[in-house]
Parts: sequence; C-alpha cells; structure tokens
Amino acid sequence: MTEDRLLAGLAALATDAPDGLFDRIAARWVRVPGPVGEVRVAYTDQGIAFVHDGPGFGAAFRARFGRPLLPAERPPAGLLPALRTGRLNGLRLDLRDVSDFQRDVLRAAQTIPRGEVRPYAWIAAQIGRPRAVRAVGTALARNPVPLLIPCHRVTRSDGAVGEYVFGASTKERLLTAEGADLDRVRELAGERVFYLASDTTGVVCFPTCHNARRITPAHRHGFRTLAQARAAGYRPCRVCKPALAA
DNA sequence: CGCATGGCCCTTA
DNA sequence: TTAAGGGCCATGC
Repeated sequence: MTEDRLLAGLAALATDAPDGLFDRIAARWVRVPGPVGEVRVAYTDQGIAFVHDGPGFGAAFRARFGRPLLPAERPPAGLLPALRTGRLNGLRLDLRDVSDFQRDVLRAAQTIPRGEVRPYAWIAAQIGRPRAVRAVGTALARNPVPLLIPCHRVTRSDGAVGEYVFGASTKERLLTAEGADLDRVRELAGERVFYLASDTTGVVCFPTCHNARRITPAHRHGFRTLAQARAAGYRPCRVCKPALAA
C-alpha cells in the first residue's frame, strides 16, 4: 500500500463509527440449522468466512484466522436458504485467507451442480494442474466454508465417495439428500463403468450428469475409460466435461 | 478384481 | 529451508 492510500485509510477511520471499524476487524458468529444438523458459521463484512460443526468452533476459527469473534444476534441475510438449498444465490463468501491454488480448487468445486459428483482428478484438470490430484484433496479438506462450497460433491475416480470434513457418512447423507444416486454409481463402479454414453446423441458423460441420467436403457453404453468411449465414436459431454478428467 | 505401491504437488510444522 | 504427509490415482500382481 502506498503512503497516500495509508493516509487516506487513516482519515476514513477517523470519520467512521467505532462499531463499523470493529466489524471490519472482527468476525461474528451464529449457530444455524444446516442440511445435516446444526453448524456454526463465522462471517465478516466481506461475507461468510467459516463453517464448522460442533465443538471446537471458536478455537478452530482463531487458530486459522486470528481475529476476534463475537456472537451475532441473527444470521446474515441469505445464509439459511443457502445452507438449505445448496445454492449461494448471491450470498458472499470471504475467502481472503485462502491461497491462489485453493481458490481455484474451490471455484471449480462450486461449478458442480446439486445432485451430481465429479472426481478429484477432474478438479485438478479443470484448474490446469492435472497432476495435482492429491493437492486438490488437501485443498478441499481445508475448505473453510463446507456446504456453501460443495466440496462434498467431489468423489473418487473409482466410484468411492472419499473423505470429508464432516466424515464420509455425512458426505453420503448429503449427496443422497441432494438426489445423487450413489448406489447406482457404486453398482456401475462394480462393473468398472465410470462413463455413460448415449448412442442417440453420441455423447459420453459422467454417470451423475443430468444428461446421463436421461439416457434410455436401450441406448445406454457404459465405458471404463474416456479413451474407450472416444474410440467407440462418442464425444465428451459439454456440460459435465469428462474430457478434463482424462 | 482387490490390494499394495510409487508418484505427484501443495501446505504445514 | 526442508521434509513429511494428505479427502488421490494408475498401475502391477
């Protein structure tokens, strides 16, 4: 920051109400109902900063953000619907403390529609780091705002659901509640099928893509790899973009 | 086909 | 500064 900007900032502080200043430094927190039980949420004037379940909330927040934390009267506008519907709908997030890499990962995760899943490797490819698959897992594990950024929609390439901040079983409950057919995914994985194609459209998808779910059984073809699907004449779906995982 | 293993890359201690 | 390890993945029996 230049000296001029610093002086301007100081001047602004002098004219600001003290509580306005405080809210720029500190964070507020509330307990709210989430899709799988109560969660605690911290937020700043920039947006939602931290979502956590159960005990240890305050300690975890301070360890990570190092800011004072005060209880709020009521949840910020839009938080409850966002938690209920799995869509932000304009709710702002405060992601200032995350690294560039993590921000890319989180942004990619945000594009996964409700009721669908994508592999960790897909995220890695999507952000242009196709080999940073494990690092993607690490970044998602540190998602400061789970539920709001749907890291639970990222699952393993072999069809297993994978790990989750709130535990694998919660991940399953969440996905099932959102309408993802995990039993079907597992059934396909048992047959080594990770892609579904339609011979009427000539398109190949991830199994939970809404386009894949509408394929008539008679026209459905399963593939183990994208390369095999391509060899059979199918092109990757432009919605779920399976090309980016191969 | 289930399991082990080496590889990869970002983050933290 | 460096080394260790993690929400993974592709391979090799």
